[in-house]
Amino acid sequence: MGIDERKKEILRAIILDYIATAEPVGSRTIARKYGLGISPATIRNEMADLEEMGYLEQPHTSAGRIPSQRGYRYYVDRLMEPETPAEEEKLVIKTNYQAKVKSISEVIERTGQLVSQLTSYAALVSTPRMIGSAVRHVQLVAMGEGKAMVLVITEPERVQTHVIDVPENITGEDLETISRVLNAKIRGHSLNDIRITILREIYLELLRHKATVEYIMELIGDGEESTEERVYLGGVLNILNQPEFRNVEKMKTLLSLLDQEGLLSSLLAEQAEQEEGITVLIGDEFKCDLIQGCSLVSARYGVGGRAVGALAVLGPSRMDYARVTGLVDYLTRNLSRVLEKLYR
Amino acid sequence: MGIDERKKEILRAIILDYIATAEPVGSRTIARKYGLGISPATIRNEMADLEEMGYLEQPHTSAGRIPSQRGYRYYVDRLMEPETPAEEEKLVIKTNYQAKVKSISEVIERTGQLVSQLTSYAALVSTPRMIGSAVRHVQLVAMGEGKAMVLVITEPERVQTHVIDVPENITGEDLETISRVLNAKIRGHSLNDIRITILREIYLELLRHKATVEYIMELIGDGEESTEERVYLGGVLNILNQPEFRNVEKMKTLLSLLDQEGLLSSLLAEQAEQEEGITVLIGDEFKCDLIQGCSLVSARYGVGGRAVGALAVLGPSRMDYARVTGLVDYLTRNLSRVLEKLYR
DNA sequence: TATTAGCACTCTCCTGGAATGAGTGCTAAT
DNA sequence: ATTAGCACTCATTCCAGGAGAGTGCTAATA
Repeated sequence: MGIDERKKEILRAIILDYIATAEPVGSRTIARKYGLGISPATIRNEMADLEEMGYLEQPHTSAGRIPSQRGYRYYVDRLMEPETPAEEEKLVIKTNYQAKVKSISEVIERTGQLVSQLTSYAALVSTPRMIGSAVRHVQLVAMGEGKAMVLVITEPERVQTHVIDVPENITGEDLETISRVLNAKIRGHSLNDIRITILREIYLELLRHKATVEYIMELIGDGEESTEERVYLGGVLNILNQPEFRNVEKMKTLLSLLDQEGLLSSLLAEQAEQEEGITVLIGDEFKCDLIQGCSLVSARYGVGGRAVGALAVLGPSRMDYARVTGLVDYLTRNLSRVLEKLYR
Repeated sequence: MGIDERKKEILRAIILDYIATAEPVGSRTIARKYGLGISPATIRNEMADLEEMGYLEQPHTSAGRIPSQRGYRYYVDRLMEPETPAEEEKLVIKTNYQAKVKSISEVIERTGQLVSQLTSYAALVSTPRMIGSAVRHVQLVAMGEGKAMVLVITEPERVQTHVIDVPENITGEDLETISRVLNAKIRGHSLNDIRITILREIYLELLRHKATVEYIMELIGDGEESTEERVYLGGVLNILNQPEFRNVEKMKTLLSLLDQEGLLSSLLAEQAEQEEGITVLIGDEFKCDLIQGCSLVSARYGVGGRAVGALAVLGPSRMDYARVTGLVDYLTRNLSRVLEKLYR
């Protein structure tokens, strides 16, 4: 038994209605609200078929139908068109991005707020992960008692700080010298370049403090990997207003999920490695099955090969996929553009 | 009608029982569980008195009594002794603080986790606010296109960064010069000193870049006030397990409260300005009345006149005050000590 | 042959009343 | 002053019955 045109229409109608109302939808409703020109009885027959095929479910005998995971999947893959955001929404986004922004994290945060505000679901946005970003400046500052602070400023305006141990007998001037030499050699090169070619030259000039320099170089190199990828999380209150979380237990599992930043960040990291395009994860397609009944719409943003991150919307599986996918698409494009400017 | 010894005993018993069970407590329970040597009937009479005096409340006629705000207040002020933490707990705390810590924020975060873990309520810890902290190093780094980054490192290992506009025609070497002069003059002085005495000297040496230097000095000065006082918030999930939040609405108001970082930070800031000692805020004693039914136990920690912050436990008014106050006291002492070491 | 009207059936949800039980306040006895 | 006893109150639970929504099946219809 195939899924013919009429079945598609009915499936779409059911999903749309369920998305809107969060109530099981019956044959009568479909016949009345969506003018398909067929009677409830016919619709009932089709619904029975769709249920048999696994696209619909029935909470109990005398209730209407609700979409199954598979139903949503089919809808997202075949029935739905991403919806371009309304002009009004576009305007909100535009104005939000026009405001003068100073730091990357500010842009990320704003984006997250925007997403949660516009969707009334939860928003996840990861800070961009830098790739081969050039070093602007290196500075060592004595902190007393055999400690020094290493500052590494990379493009565009990222600052890493580390406190390291140095020989007790090293002087502030020594540190200044090291800084100067390091800067002269390093400045403008990408992190990758540094490790491979320049290391040797620096050693030669700074033989006296070999161990220290070695350590610093390690730190600078590490920066590449360990740019602590923070995740902006917003709109938690929003999503709690969704009827699926009226029940306290559901609410708590969701919250405990959102508490695990590591999990979220790995979810986003996965997306960031994808090619362009929007990914929709529905219900049990997640690796971790804590998120029963939730879906995630995510997309990657990026600045031409120099930094990438991901943006995602987390909501109940009963989510307005058309609207959300459209919005996510529009937003990632804008976000990429704004960042592009920041990186010059 | 005064509150005699026996009434005190009964009030204490009721509060202890209610804290333990979260159920209205009846005369029978008191007579059975707390050997006061008097009959339920007598207790009933006393309870009626206590209710009349405003220390107890009755949810409805045929239920037991629960403590009123005033009841808790009396308990905290007169009936309760802070409880020294159990040896086991002390051990947990000790070992937690013995681990090598690198940054202040790490200590703060750990403390927060500790608090929420040990109390099963929510923990708030503010990052310490520096007072007159000395400047270690100032560095200007060219960012291209008329922008430069100002780095200010203050004691102990705090880094402030600002991106500022500078004249287009300024060179990297100019910035280097400014940095050098600033450093020579500023290093080691507290922020207060700087503004008052040294400003003039610097101007003289750097007449060429007066505007820029002026701006930088302003930024350095601002740092004093604007050290963004972040608040570590932990154990939200903990507190949601308390029976008072079984109801979804209560849960949501609490969460929306905890979402407002500004509010929390002002709550803590108030405490940080207090003298030593533990403050207990019960129910409607809060400025904002969103927190109906909650209490806050807070204390200030500090490093001899150089930095202060506050630590607080937020829980339902039905909170184990004896345990919590004892713990908060113990923890702030330890935290102060650990920070003391970090500041040397 | 596909569609539809009609009808019996199922199941949830709501309502109201009765039973239960915890706890009180009052009165009279100790 | 304390306590035993008793009538009373009120929340909670349980159950039965009715309403309502929706289904599946069968027979009639185009």
